[in-house]
Amino acid sequence: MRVATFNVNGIGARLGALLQWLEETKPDVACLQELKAPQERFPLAEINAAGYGAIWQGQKSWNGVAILARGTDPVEVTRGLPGDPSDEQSRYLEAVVNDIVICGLYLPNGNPAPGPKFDYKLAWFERLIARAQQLIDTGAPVVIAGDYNVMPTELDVYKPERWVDDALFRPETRAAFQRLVNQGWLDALRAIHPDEVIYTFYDYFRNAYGRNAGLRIDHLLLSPTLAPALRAAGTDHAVRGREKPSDHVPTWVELDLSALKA
DNA sequence: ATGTCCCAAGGATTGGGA
Repeated sequence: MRVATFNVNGIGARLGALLQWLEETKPDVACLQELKAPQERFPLAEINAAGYGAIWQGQKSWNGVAILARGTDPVEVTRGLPGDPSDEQSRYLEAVVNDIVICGLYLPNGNPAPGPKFDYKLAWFERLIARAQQLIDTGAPVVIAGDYNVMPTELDVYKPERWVDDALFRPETRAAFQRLVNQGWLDALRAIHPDEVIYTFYDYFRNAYGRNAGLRIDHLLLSPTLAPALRAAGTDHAVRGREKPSDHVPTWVELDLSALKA
């Protein structure tokens, strides 16, 4: 089973690129972020025609997340990150696909830091940590996939010294991610490739992709009960080099669910 | 500070966000 995450940066502008990627790589589950479309403007007919069921949480102009499942409809569990009913931003969905709990997230960027946006990021992180602990406690196999807007370590940034004051790399942000992982989650790409430079995002500015000046900010975390199924992990790097690309690179894991059966 | 791209308002270009 392949589970992927892809920040599309506008489902309207990226539908062609998305459909091409789905056709080429055929992920069983795809978590999408930054739909940048209201609920009624999600291209369900095209997604269905590509062989995928979907649930999504839209929002005008910004944010927006979706979970796609090949040949089936995701069974929705939770819409919106628990912990703050006043939070109106569309950044979190949970669904069950093939008995695996799929959490798709778009964690706030948080810039400029310090400031209210950074405070919102850290508060959102605390809610995520609380929800993630609940998920661990269920014992269910879970993957939390998405755009975390966090580079976990210096290996995940092309020039760490330039990013120390940025909301994506500040000590508070990295510490929050580490606390999340320390609950028992496995950072799947880093587990498979412990020393490799892997980037999942390249700025549109200054030919960042051509210079390989990237960041690793899209992650798939596996619960302790799912980690034994991990077989491979990687990115679809070349997608970023196409015409009119998203600024993010699709990122995926390959799971062998038969390894979970006793 | 800059660079680029997406979306929306308004009906061209500008502003917000990343």
